[in-house]
Amino acid sequence: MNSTASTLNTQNTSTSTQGAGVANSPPGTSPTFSPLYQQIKTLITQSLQSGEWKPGELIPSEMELAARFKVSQGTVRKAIDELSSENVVVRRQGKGTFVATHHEARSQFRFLRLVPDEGVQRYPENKIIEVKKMRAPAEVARLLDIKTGDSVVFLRRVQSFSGVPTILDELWLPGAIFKGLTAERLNEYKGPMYGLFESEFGTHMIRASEEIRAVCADEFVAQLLNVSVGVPLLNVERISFTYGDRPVELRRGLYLTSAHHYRNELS
Amino acid sequence: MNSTASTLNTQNTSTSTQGAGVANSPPGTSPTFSPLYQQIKTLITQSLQSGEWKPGELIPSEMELAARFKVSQGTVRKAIDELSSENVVVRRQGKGTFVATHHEARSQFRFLRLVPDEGVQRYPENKIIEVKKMRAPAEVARLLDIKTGDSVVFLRRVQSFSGVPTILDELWLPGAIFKGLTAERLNEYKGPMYGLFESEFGTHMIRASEEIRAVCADEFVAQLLNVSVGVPLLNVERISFTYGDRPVELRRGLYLTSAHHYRNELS
DNA sequence: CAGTGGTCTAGACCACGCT
DNA sequence: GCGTGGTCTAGACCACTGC
Repeated sequence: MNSTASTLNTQNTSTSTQGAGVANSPPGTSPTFSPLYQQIKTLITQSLQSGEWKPGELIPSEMELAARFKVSQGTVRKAIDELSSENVVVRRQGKGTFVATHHEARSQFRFLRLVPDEGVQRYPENKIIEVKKMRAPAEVARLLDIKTGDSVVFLRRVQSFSGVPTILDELWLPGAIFKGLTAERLNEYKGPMYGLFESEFGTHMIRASEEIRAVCADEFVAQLLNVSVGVPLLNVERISFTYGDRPVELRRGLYLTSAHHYRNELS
Repeated sequence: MNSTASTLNTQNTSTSTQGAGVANSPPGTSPTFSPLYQQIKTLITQSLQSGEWKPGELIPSEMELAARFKVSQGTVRKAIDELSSENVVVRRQGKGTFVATHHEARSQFRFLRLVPDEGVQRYPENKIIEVKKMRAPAEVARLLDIKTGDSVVFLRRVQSFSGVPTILDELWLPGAIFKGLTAERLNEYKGPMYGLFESEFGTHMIRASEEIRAVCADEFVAQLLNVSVGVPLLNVERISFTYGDRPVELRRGLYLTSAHHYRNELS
């Protein structure tokens, strides 16, 4: 709509017909410049963050964006290419470019790397054990980039594959975003919680970071997962991020790996 | 050198001046076509596989390749872009494009995801426990895509961080490629084994696939890692692939995660 | 058929590394 | 100063989708 283009670093001062000319710093002026397509990428990300285009929706065509930002289609293309490779956006030939959403078969298992040793991957059943509001302990606050004592929602659940309890999850969510999250709403929701987070709380996760360790089941855990005390489990600590790399979920999962394994591709 | 271009699918028959025209299948002829840049990518990969350019070496410039393949620089660029994002090749502005190698700081930890809970990551010390030739068991043969009973090299080692045994590795390597691998050569080699594999056996790994489980240390393992029986460990089973997605290494690692964790980025 | 993303080309200029 | 990869443009044609 408005001239978003005015924010660009396009220092196309003197030289020649058309062409790049982005990164030439005028003597003695502002410090850093970045390629045009990076700036476009940032602008698009900001529009996503501000909710101008919501998950699942169609964003303007490359030509439209090129016009809006006053750059060539190729430059917009390169920006979108990167967003696409980061799974922020999905391109569909002949249709357009869509904001990535967790409400899709493609995304069902994006963050769930536990796959069965045999048979096909299917989504587990959910059982909510506990939901409560609490004040963030120092460690949780640090990881979520909020203040100690700030309100957080704590959540515990067990996930089962074909009736076999396999995952015990504990989550901490910033109260500022997730207030109003109840066991009821969680129980009536099917599929990945990230779908609910997106629809009900307007928070879409774009990436996550995990730390994995091996631990043994204590009494409490053993009971919930219906295994013996001492059984080895995968301890997966995850921090999930939304647009702008803001952490918005802390999750600790305990995975039973007697019939499943954590799959990872190194490249 | 020779007209490698003759192998291209360029079906630039009739229409107009220049331009795409790759994926139009002439009525009733060969089945599948792929974009030009994909074909270029395949040709480059074949040259890598054949050893025309070795790890660490400079490959021809984009202009040269464009001339060789009779396509535009942009098309070569897109092919190289993908190879670069797959870590097959490394671009250096002002210098050229180089074949990726494990002999670099950048690549030291590419496949080793175990990082210390505190402090900086440093490369562990190696102790070779055992090296022997054997006949491939059915399971090993299947995973390495060779025949049961084929010769394989089996290798066991312990890796320590600051003197603390942390990783017990068992490896199976195809004898056809790795014959001549001895404990001696392994012991006198510093840094990741992949560096040695590359220099001494001409085999460069481009990607790997891992399956992770939690297990408990048995008596044998406990002794080697200097821990108690029953201590929980990460069991990491890895298959590594070289050019053309050929599996060339099977590795089972047991990771002690009391002072380290396995780090993974989900995106 | 029109509109979208996907491929390809040709040519310009830039930042970088070397000599 | 020259050669390299990196950015940007303009314009062509293609394949796919849906009206």
